[in-house]
Amino acid sequence: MDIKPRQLEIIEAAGQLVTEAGFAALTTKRLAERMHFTEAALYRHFASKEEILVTMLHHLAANIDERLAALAETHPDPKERVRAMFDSQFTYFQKNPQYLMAIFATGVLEASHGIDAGIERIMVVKRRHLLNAIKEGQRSGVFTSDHSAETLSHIIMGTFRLHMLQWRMSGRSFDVRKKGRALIGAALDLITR
Amino acid sequence: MDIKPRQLEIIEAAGQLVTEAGFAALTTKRLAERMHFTEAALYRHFASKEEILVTMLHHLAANIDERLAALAETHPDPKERVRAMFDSQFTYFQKNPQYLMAIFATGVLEASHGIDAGIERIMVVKRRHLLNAIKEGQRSGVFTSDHSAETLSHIIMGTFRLHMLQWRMSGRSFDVRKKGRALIGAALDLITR
DNA sequence: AACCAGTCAGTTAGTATTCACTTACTTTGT
DNA sequence: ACAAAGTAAGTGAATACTAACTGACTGGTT
Repeated sequence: MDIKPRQLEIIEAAGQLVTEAGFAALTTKRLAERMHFTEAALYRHFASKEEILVTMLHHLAANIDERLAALAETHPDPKERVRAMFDSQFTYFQKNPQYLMAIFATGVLEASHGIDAGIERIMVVKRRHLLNAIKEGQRSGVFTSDHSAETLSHIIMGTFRLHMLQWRMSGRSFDVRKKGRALIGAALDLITR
Repeated sequence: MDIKPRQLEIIEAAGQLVTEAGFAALTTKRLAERMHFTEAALYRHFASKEEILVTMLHHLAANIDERLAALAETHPDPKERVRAMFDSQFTYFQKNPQYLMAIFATGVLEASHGIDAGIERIMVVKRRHLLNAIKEGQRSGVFTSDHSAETLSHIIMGTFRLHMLQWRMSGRSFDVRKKGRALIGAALDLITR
């Protein structure tokens, strides 16, 4: 499933609309306006509005998977790898805030199964990489084994998600990387034995 | 701002619809159907659809504030109080899953300022009570002071929120109290010095 | 007891607007 | 010449909300 350049432009515009003004703001009319063409032109590139969102989520999941997999190779130390993983996320969303919606959309929307599945897949991808790092850290003794890797992952993942939510709710008015690094650092410190 | 019994019925039906099938499913038509009367009758009780949601959030915030304030008096020990606070939340949402939407709606909707403000207020209320308990625990030495109370609150709050999200995404298919107690217990364990 | 006035909570039958999407045609780049 | 990418002008369905009206009940006056 390759994405053509024009499709990517549309996807980015769609993400912008959602991030700027909420899901209800993503209409074919507004999306076409932002693309400086008519509604009908959208359907030259996508079969439906849903396909736009599903393709976006697919694209995101693949992207994230790739980035996190690369980090696993360049950062053998589990603790440093977790740090780098979230740093990578902060940098990515700072640069591409239009994709923030993919973090928060779940649980409220359920506009379609395809969208829900796409969002869940992103969560699963992240969770898998984080869980691997935590397990390695437990094996090498750097992280506590008083609690399961799943539990520790959950705590770190929850910390990350709430941070992103607060950043978004504040209108992205603070330095998400700086504060994020401090939070993830604190969480890592707590699970370090 | 007192809520009449009939208004409460409508609010609960609205929450049900959102929790069952997402925000898009909350239409005046469907809401009226669930209430077994016509759309027009809705407007005998609320001025607008937005007012229904805003009133719901107001009601919830007041309810939560009351419950958490009561717990502060019956549970002087900070650690036990935090446990009781979240236990109270789990029990409440297990009993009233129609209000789950109030936890997740933020960040995606922004259908109106009133709704966003209502959701934020609920977060602020919870945060205030949790922060108090954590600060007390730090003062009495039961919680670590290696990190700020704000940071520790954030980590616990994030753990809670992700747990609720997963419960919701799973179709509420597991025991949210049991698993929730374990997670909050683990988080409390990590911040206990 | 009987009437009157007002309110509460519902009804039927609409309104204008917006939605995602379609059809038939035209322009543009190679 | 041809395919890709655009346009104009619509479609039916759904949306939140309104207008006008109705029956049941309530409290006060005679």
